Amino acid sequence: MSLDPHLRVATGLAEFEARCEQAHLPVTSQRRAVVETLLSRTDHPTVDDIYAVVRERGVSLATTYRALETIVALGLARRVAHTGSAVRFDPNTSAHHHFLCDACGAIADVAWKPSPIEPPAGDFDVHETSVLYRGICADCRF
Amino acid sequence: MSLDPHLRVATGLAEFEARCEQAHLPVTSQRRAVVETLLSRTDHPTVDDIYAVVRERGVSLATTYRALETIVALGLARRVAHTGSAVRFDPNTSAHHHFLCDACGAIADVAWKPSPIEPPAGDFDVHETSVLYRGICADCRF
DNA sequence: TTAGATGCAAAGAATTTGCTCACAA
DNA sequence: TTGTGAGCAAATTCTTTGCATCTAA
Repeated sequence: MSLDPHLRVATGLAEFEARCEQAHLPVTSQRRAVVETLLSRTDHPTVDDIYAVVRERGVSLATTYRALETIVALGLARRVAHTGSAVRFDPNTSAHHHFLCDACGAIADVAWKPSPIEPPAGDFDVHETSVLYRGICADCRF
Repeated sequence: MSLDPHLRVATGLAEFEARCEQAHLPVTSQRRAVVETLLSRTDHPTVDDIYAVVRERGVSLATTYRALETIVALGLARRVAHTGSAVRFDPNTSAHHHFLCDACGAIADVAWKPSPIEPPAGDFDVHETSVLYRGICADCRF
């Protein structure tokens, strides 16, 4: 999914507004600001990362939290919370995995491998399988 | 690794004391209490879970945090924080994956499959690969 | 003896919540 | 209008830290 960022944000925003209407949720300027900011990024921002941007549009921290929650509930983004640090949000909802750099904490998307992981042997219904790779990214390896 | 719990705790504790000696760290009664408690469990307890037990042996919360940190540093347990909520600790240091129940939050060990996961295509050094399965466990499915 | 651990309480960081006012539909 | 969202600040939850004291080696 290497779309032109402008287009990605525009289509994502339209999708968001459509889903809000479906769910009878008002489309507020604050929610629009949060959605646009999240969609414009591929670096899995934290709430504070998003807030640093949208506060300039007059959005409060609490509203940033609530808007992100709404966005996840509508299926336009996912939480990715790996190491007990702050929660991060990923607007890429297609199947993929993550690489976490142990040095700088950056999270990168990793292409999904269809040749997949066998479901576990235990007695449970698996809905989702995700793989986390940890190591050192190119920027931190010198 | 389906050892008799008694034996598992005993050998783990001996291992812990050996590593403390190597690292020139004193073996205190508090550390022993935390190690024994952690080793006795397979349910990936949180700090509070451990503290609820060791406080009766006079161990403070801060010390529980510090002891768990030490135990991880010595390689006798791992942090597993897939949930984004409280950190959990896993005394099983052999290669394995986890299943997370989305209903009750329980974490179960899943046997390691030697076959599957190809390293990602991107430009990074991968040190560790972990798979997280999410879904509903047997107890929550009725 | 002495480096390092412990307890306590205060400090921090991340996140949630109560309540009143404002606004999208 | 009217149900929901937004802002603000206080409250929670989880975790770390400073400091005086204690203890394993």
